[in-house]
Amino acid sequence: MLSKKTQYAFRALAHLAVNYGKEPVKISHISIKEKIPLKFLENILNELKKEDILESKKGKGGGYILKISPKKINLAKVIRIINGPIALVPCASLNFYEKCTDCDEETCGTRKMMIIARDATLKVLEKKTLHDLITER
Amino acid sequence: MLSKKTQYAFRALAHLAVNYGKEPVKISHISIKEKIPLKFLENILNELKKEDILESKKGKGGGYILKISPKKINLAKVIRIINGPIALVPCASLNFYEKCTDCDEETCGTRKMMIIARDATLKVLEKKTLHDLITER
DNA sequence: AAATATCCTACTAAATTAGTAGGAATTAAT
DNA sequence: ATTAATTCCTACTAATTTAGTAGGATATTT
Repeated sequence: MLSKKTQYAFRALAHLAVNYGKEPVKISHISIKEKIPLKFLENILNELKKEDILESKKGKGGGYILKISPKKINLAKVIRIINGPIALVPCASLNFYEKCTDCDEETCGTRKMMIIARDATLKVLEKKTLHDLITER
Repeated sequence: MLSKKTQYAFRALAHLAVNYGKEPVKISHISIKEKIPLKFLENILNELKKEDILESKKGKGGGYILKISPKKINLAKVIRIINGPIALVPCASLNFYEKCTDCDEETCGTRKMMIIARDATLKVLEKKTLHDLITER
């Protein structure tokens, strides 16, 4: 399951995707409209900025905007930034790989199955973008 | 990510799958061979028994056995029993559905994407079985 | 200089996960 | 019948992660 934080991130990003190409949107505005705790949202947007999903502007008239087109930001990327691995076990993860203790990876059936499952999930999450999130609603 | 508990469950079930059709296997034996804390493993196997994956026998010569063939126990079923939902958000779950607060499901793009992702994952996890877990290793 | 906004560090509270303890119930062998 | 072996049950504790808060520093515009 995705954390609430990740679900907040999707809501905030969908909001920003709708406003893509327009004026920056203030955190406080997103917080109210999307019902996300203000200070928590600050952290989320800041993390997304550090990973080059968002741009920000301080001072009056400031706020956040998407750095690139909603069509170019896929859901897997967002999940990895805010939530962590897509794979169901660490030893099957591409971006957060960790070696298992007590298991030989070359011959581990569980790992093989989890890699197949991960690839199926990824195929969807890497294809779908913020644009899909807003056009489908 | 799957909890450690779920990963222990897979290890224990793989062990029992290898011994399918033979004598019952004691918890203590699985605990040692698979390096799973004994009392924790007790809980896990008991839960699997309650969900009709396993059968048990008490007293001398007792232990656990798979109730049905390893080929008929798919990975999605095990995950749902020990870990919970397969879907990434509650409103996209088949077996653990929960309505979102603050979102209209009919028009929610996120939900639609998460249902597509869930189906892709499920297609793998419902097809792969304990038998695949042990023949692949 | 004042007002407005993001940025940063650190803390607290709540929830979940992981694991333990101790004995009750059942079965098999003697 | 008694003992030994095993699962079963209830409840507790510890560790980790998630969720959210506090307060001020920094940058920008007017």
